[in-house]
Amino acid sequence: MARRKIKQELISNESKRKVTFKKRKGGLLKKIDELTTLCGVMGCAIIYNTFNNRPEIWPSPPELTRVLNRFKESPEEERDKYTMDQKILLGRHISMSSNALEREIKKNRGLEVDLILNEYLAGKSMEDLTCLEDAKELDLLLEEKIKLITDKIVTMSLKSKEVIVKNANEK
Amino acid sequence: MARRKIKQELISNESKRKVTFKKRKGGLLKKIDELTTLCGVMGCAIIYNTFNNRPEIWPSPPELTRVLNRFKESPEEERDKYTMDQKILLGRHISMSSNALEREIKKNRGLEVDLILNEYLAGKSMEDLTCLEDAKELDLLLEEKIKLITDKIVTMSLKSKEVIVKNANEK
DNA sequence: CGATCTATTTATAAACT
DNA sequence: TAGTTTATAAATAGATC
Repeated sequence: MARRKIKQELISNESKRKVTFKKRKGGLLKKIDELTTLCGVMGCAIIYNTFNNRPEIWPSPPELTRVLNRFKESPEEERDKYTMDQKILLGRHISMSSNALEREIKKNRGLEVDLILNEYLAGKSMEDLTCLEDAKELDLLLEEKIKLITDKIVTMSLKSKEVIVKNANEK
Repeated sequence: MARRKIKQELISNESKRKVTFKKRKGGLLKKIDELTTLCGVMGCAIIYNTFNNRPEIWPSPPELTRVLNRFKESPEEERDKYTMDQKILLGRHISMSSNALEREIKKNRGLEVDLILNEYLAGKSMEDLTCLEDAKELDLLLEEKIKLITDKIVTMSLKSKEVIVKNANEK
């Protein structure tokens, strides 16, 4: 949107694509920052870079911090509405998540989007857990993560196109 | 940005805030859509609404679908670079994720952002798993999820402000 | 590459319906 | 409360350094 209008399709020229990615990445971050500030909501963006590079991501912790602090400073009554005993709910919650069965159910239901995000989060955890080790080891882990995620993408795209589309249309 | 420039701070008037949220939510979605299309990357946004309403989110499955399909249609050689045997990596990966110890480590390292996102994802899975049950039950589960997430936010904001800030600054 | 500079295109705040 | 309009603020494509 500037000197010339551009078609909404993959930019073929790689250098132009990189420039556009960088510019728009910044713009998007700013937009999220403004939205969370102006409207008092928590938000984050997760963007995978091209498959030839390591994924670039922004969980945007600054925004989360700001909103958490705002909530902390809100009147007690407002908070108290949401702080009742959660034991039973937690029990049900735990029983239904983070197990192999649920994973299979999600797979069969075409919830690949969930799996991708979980993969990313697991990967990020690994990265953070190893941040104190030496750089070589960290680089190796990063490379491995990228392969892991990409492999999953390939597998899914080959096997589950229809389910993904179905899932997307329902949202 | 229009008839008048507005301050970058929480909009006090609730109706104005809601209008702005809706408009900017749409704008943000469009921006993500354009970025993923133009630059060939996967992306999604997760936005929690105010604490008085249920969270609004966009994992933007359409974008994911498009990028997955684009990758599927890419030349074989390009794909093959990323599809080598992942067994060893998977082994290491699994050993390090989805267990109570890692959760405690993450907590102690101030990775609250991870915990929030995992909570969201777990919640979303529950929602999808129950989508075939009756509406009353689904509503109940949704309410529970909101309480669960909000409770976690309260706990974190009361106990971990400093760690979160530290974590945010490092990113 | 990365930073700057504009001509344009977009996004959007406020007003209005 | 949800669209539509419009004047203005922002974002950004292409050029240049």
